[in-house]
Amino acid sequence: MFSRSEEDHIKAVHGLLQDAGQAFTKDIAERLNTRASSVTDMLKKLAAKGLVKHAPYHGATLTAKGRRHALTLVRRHRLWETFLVQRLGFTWDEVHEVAEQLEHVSSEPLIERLDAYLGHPRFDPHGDPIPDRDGRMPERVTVHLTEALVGVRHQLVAVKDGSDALLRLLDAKGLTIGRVFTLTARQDFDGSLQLTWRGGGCDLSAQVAAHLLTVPDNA
Amino acid sequence: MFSRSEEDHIKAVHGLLQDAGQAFTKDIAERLNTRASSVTDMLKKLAAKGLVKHAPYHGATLTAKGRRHALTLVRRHRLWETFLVQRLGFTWDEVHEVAEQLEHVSSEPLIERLDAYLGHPRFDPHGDPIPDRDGRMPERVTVHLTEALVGVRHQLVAVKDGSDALLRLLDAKGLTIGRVFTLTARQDFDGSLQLTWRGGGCDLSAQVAAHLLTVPDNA
DNA sequence: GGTTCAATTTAGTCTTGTCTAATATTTTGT
DNA sequence: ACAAAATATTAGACAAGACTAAATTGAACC
Repeated sequence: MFSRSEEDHIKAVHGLLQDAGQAFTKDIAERLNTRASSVTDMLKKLAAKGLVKHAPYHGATLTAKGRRHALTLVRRHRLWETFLVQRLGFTWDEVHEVAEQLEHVSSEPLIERLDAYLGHPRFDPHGDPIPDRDGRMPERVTVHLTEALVGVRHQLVAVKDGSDALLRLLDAKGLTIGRVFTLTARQDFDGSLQLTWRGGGCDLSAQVAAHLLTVPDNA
Repeated sequence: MFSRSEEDHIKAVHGLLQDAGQAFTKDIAERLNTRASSVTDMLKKLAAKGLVKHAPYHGATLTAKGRRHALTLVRRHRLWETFLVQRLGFTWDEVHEVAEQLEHVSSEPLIERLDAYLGHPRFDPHGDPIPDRDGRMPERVTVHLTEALVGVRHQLVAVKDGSDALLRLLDAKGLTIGRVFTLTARQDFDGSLQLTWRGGGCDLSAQVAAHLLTVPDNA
């Protein structure tokens, strides 16, 4: 249906609209490691196919059809990342490039079965939400870790701003995205937070803790 | 490293050498749904890259390097088919096209982890052997089902000639490739065979049974 | 041995997706 | 308000991989 390159451009436009609210030719080119002129060509092509709206000199946006396809690409990418980490034992920082290839494998039944096999996960190993089959994002009722209550089952679902450096730091402390825990104790010190849960615990600076988002785990 | 099209041609040459002992331009074109002239172009390219030996007007063979890569493609394909059937619940006759796409995803660690995750399977859901990391095929000590002994653990690994029609028939009887069973009884009637194992059993015509290959299961 | 026919290769074209260089537009700074 | 800088588009070239049509080779048959 769509070529690899077409899909890459759709995803870049979508990503930039998410991140920056606007998708300019130069930024798309930067994401894809190509030149602006190549991007212009592709935007014209995708506009002709009805996937993007191209306002010359003013960047691109997605049509409904383009948005729908972008979301299926995001869905595929995040489901594969979840598979690679949860089942194959990759670490969350190794999976991006492989998922980048896998997301272009085009088979509806494959993705739906993979989704079921993984238990319909709502967030990937980086904590990013996985769109459902119809492109709906799971809404997330997040609580900063600094506000997590003792006795409630929580799941660490994301790091605000998704900084890789911070994720790495947390890994070292035994905190990983997706981790489910029930707080058995918490103590606030001056500028730091001590958390304990069944089978573990950790100390965090309040600054770090303020970046951590958890959901009350009702699953 | 190699383009999709290059890999498709390598696999076609390898397949034809296996099946027919020779790989002619016309037959390669037929397998790939392209034209002979396109195949000639690609054979020249692959010869220049040291993957095939092209004897103009006399077909192609693989170099050691080409054979090695062909075997990793076969390995990937059969591991993915095993995953799709064993884990995602596809039936063995639905998986080919999807595996055809997945086999081009290029990541050594992905394949090795997938292999481990599946328990280092030696045969795929069609009963075909899966080459190991070094391209070695598992040798198979097969016994015709007509000679399977009571009390010995067997695994159904293949159907002679790999006929799809026959595989479908067996599926209907609850016999699938990969099935492990220990015969608790067998009775030979005139032209038919009645087999019983823990949890099941079936009747087969002797003619059908003669096509079934099993291995004593030492795993 | 020459003729015929199928298979193969060669020659030349087309499409896709990329590039560089040149041109056009928008934004910014004063 | 205008010049300079940044950004975008157009024009033209190129490589990969496919195709058609024409020329070539090899095999097979009298």
